[in-house]
Parts: sequence; C-alpha cells; structure tokens
Amino acid sequence: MTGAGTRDTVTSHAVLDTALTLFAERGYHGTALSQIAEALEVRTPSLYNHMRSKQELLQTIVADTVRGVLDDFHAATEGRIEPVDRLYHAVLVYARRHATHRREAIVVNRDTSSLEEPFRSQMQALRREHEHALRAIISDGVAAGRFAVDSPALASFAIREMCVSIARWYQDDGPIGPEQVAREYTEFALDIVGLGRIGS
Amino acid sequence: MTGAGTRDTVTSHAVLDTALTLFAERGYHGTALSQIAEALEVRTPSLYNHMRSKQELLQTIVADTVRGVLDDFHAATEGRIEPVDRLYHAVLVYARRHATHRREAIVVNRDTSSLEEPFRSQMQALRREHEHALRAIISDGVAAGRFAVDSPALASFAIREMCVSIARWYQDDGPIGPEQVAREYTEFALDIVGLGRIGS
DNA sequence: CTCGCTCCCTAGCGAGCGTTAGTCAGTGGG
DNA sequence: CCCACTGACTAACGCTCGCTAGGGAGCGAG
Repeated sequence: MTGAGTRDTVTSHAVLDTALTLFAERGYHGTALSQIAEALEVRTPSLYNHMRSKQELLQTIVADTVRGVLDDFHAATEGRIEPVDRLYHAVLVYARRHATHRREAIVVNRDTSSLEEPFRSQMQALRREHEHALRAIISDGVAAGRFAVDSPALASFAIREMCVSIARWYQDDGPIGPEQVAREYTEFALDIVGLGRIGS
Repeated sequence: MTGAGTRDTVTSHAVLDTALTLFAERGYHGTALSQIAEALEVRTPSLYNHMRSKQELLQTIVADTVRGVLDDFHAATEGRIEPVDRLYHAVLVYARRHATHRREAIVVNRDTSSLEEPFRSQMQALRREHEHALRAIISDGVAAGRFAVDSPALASFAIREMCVSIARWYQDDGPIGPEQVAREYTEFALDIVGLGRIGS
C-alpha cells in the first residue's frame, strides 16, 4: 500500500532530520535544498515527494520543538505546589532537553525570525507562554519568601537562556551526560534565585 | 580633499551601521545588499563605493566586536588579584557590553558561522581566548577556596551565555538601564560560583 | 571658469535559488 | 502476469542574489 519497498528511497522523516542537521549547522537561509538533497544522495526535486516547501520544513521543526518544550514543562510541574519543587523540575527538563535536542534548540533560537507570518507570531506566543510560566514560578517563590531576587523577569531570562545555551556547547561524545548537565544547571538556577543565600 | 560636501551622500560608517542593524534583525544570509541600500535610500551598486564586499562587512563587525570584548576584559581585570574581584569586574563589563552593543552581540553569536575561512577560525580562536580566561578565573577561585563549583567549565559556559543572552531581550527604551542589568547579572554569576553558599 | 575627484546612477552579467512539469523505472497487489 | 502507484529522474521556469562596467552630475581647489 504505502510501500517504501526494498528500493533505495527516502522517507519524510529522513528529509526532516537532514534539514534539521543542516539548518542547525548553517542556518535556514544559509542552507540550500540542493545541500539537503546531496546529503540524502538524491536530486533536489525529489525532495518534493516528501515535503511541500522549504518553509514547511522549518515550520514543522519549530512547531514540534515548541510544543515539546511546553509539554515537558507541564508534565514536570503539574501536581507540584512548592515553588522550589516546581522550579527544580521545570529547569531540569528544560536543561536536559537542550542537551538531548541540540539541533532543534539551535534552529528555533536562531531561525524563528525566518518563519513566515502569521506562523511566526503564533510560535512566539507559545514561547512566551513558557517564559511567563517560568517567571510566575519565581514570582510565587519570592512572594512565599522561598526565593530572593530583585527582578523575577531578569532571573527568569538568565535561567532560560543559560539552559538554551547548553545546545551550543554540549557534545554528545563528551565526558558528561545530559542528566549530569541538567542537574548542574538546575543547581545554578537555584543559586540564581537565591536559594543558597536563604538556605533550603 | 576627501569631501563629502553638502551633497546627499553616504559614509562607510553609515553602511556598516545599517548592515549591523539588518544583520542583527534577519541574519547575514537573510539580508540582501538591496535591503541595506534601500535603508540608506541609495541604489545597491552605490554601496560598493564604501565597502569591498558583503562578506567584508560581516568580517569588520565580528573583528571589531571580538577585539572589543577582549580589550574590555583585560582593562577590567588587570591589576586585580582576588578571584572574586577579577570575576566581578570581568562579568560586569561583559554583561554591560551586551546591553550596550546588542546588535553586535547578536550578529557575532548567530553569524560567525557565515564567515569565510580562514577568518572564521581566527575569530573563533579569539573568542576561545576570552572563554578560557574567564574559566581560569573560576578555576583559580576554586583552588583558592573562594568559589565552590563542581565544574569550572560548566559554570563559565553558564555565566558567559547568560550574559550574551542579554542582547536578545534587552530594550534600550525599557525601564532598566545597562548598568543595572550588568550589576544584577554579576550577582547571578557570583551566585553560580557559590559565593552565596560560602559567604563572602 | 575649469579641472579633477568623489560618488551616485543605469544596465547587465553569471550564478544560484526554490519550485514545477512531465517522464519513466521499479514495486507490490490482484 | 499485469496494472496502478510510488518515487526517483531530467529539464526548465522565473526570480533574486552579489557584483562589475561605464557614464555623468555635483563639488572643492586652483
């Protein structure tokens, strides 16, 4: 029926994956479809059997990633009430994701501006949702006397972007695993909101 | 002699400045020379009276910025011996620079990969110089018992990238000035290296 | 006034881009 | 065994890119 058969062929997933790698490496505008095709050992027009356009590739990557971040966040924080507990798990999954999904993170953070409207605005709204949710945890923690920061907005920016940047230096074949990085960075986050100064 | 006269004309500095703005907005590959020309109210080929190539614009931006970061660092740390003192001032100038030179920071961090070799490698080497210098301060502080971190490398990555990201959210017309942001972020950096846990 | 320089202009080159049309070989189902 | 279909191919489209060539207007210096 939907047979890929034994013939040498290419799947939609393979196209998306290769695009992801190249977009992360050279950026959306810096990557030509001919390069994606070459990496798949196929002629450029053949890509159109597996996608609608170059822009659609970027949209799929961004949408999937942003959705994943939000799902992660809710799964990690739901049922937890203590601000320390909520922040701990929110940062843990966020940091871990940036070690395990490096390419996605790089593309989303660099090339969201290359998305066509109105898709771009929709994605930015979703990103702000996560940003506001994290900031709310910090604000709640300050109000409850568990955290000590002058500006929850600044602290939440610092924590978020610190995690995002993991994608820029982390190496899969390095000496340190995603879980370990995530834990260390979560420690940093708790330091930033002043847990070390207050004492847990 | 080198007269711009009273005629409506354009300077090399204006071209570089407009390129900087547009590169920061849409990226190097996402910006066409025609867009730079349009912003300057000039036809595209006229740009070549003030530059040699599009690539040269990027090289100038990156070189000037990287050089500035390194100069800042040395000016801020020279003569200081105490790790806390050195880290404090190193982070202060680094964070401040990313609030006052947002466009430069965005371009350097996003588009260094669009530099042609061997220039790209040279710039990356200079960037690593700053990275290693900051890491050395942390390592020294740990050895001296002033800081407490498991991995100086991780802490230095976190601090650096946290500062870099200021460029991505800071607004010149916002309620908070560069100096204030820099001070807050320097506090965060000291938290990360464990000053809050040890006590100053 | 005139010479020479600066700098913008129009015209156009060659290359590469994303994308479409139309063809055909190989494959699995009946 | 044949037929329909998937998915690769070649050819070519219109467009935009970075960049060059060559001409001409405005300016300061003498």
